Amino acid sequence: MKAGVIIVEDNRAVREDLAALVRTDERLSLLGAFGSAEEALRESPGLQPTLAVMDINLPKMSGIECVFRLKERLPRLLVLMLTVYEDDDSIFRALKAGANGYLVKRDAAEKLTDALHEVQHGGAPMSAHIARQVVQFFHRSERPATLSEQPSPREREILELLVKGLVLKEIAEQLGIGLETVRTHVNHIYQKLHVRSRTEAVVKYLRQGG
Amino acid sequence: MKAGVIIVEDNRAVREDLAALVRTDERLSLLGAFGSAEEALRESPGLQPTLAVMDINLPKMSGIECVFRLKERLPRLLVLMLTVYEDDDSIFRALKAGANGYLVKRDAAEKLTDALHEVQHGGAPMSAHIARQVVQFFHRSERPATLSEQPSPREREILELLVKGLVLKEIAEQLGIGLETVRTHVNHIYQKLHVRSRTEAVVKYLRQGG
DNA sequence: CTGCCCATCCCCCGAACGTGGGATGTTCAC
DNA sequence: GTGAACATCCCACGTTCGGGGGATGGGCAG
Repeated sequence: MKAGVIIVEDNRAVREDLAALVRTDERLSLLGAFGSAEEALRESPGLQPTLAVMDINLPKMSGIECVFRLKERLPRLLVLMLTVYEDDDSIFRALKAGANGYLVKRDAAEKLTDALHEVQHGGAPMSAHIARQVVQFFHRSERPATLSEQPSPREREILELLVKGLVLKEIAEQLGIGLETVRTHVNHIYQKLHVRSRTEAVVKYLRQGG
Repeated sequence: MKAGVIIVEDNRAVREDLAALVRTDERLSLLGAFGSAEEALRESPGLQPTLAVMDINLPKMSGIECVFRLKERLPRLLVLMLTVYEDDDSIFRALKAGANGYLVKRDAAEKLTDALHEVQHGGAPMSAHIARQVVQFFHRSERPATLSEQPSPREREILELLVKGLVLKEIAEQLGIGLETVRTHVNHIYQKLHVRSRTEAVVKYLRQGG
């Protein structure tokens, strides 16, 4: 049983190169090759593809948005993203949209069909540089400094209310203490976290395992 | 120039198999093979290894804890985790501790040396099932509301600067636009995210958008 | 006992922020 | 070509914040 594949890529030459690669692989069956996200969204549901090769940089609707919408109609579709860019913003937005693998274009000629199989069999092929960025997402950046600089329990409590988006007055009411007291605690928090604004404090708290 | 490798694996037979694999690769140089995390921590700093092969399941101190401590002493060390388990808790804890790649043991014989090279050259090799779990971590469950309510590219750009803790004036300077323009963008962001303060916007962005 | 840290309260001030309004030009879809 | 969405700019108002200052009492360690 061959796996049905669609291709979405605006550059015609590249699209045909990709199509040729898919055609030469006997385990794959090319169901369609589209030049735009809109076309892919219109045609794909009837084709019931198993796999999609998706360029990230498309005119009008981006490949990322296209993935998101395709997955709504075809939840079991597996998507391999192709990109020339390696900037992390695109990577993570694509992954969030539901991409199952992520190749840079210069790897495509060599690895496309293998990557498609890997995707189909439960893997998540990524070009080396992409994989590293994904893994690095998890690396904890900062050590929590010295123990004496960690917020006291009361301060941590207030920090959590700040994260919830409460303003000082609301925190004061909720804890049954004075506004000025809250202000003092918050200032102490800033000093301990070495920040100078609520936003920085909240970001730091969320990032290091709060 | 060969890359120095250490191995940490409690099972002697497995350890020697791994050591043999490393020795047969002419681009690698085996500096040490240890049966416990404690031994590795004691001996490694003097060896200045470039790469480490780390079993995740060790007696006493776990491989995850060992990675964390090794990285404190050798921040540039690159670590390839080995495991029999594929449960996601271990995966993510290992990644947070600083692992750069993650193989299941049954892949080791075949892929160990290739994976070590990939790690050394900026990649993050993962067994298929592991990679899939990592990628799936990012998959969004919830719809970010309607498309029209998603921040525009410009707004997202400003949102990211807010996350960095910049104040409006600094954002204006950095982007070369007026303070009031920034204020307008920020207000639009609030409306789209259904929040009423910078803190709420930043939290929402970090938790489900960025 | 004498510090030291914590939690609490209070005041002042200038800067930054959130909200409301209006305005112009571009681009792109219908 | 009309309109919607976007990016840009401007103003005014009241509120909130952040950074100073100082003060009290409790608890715990040296």
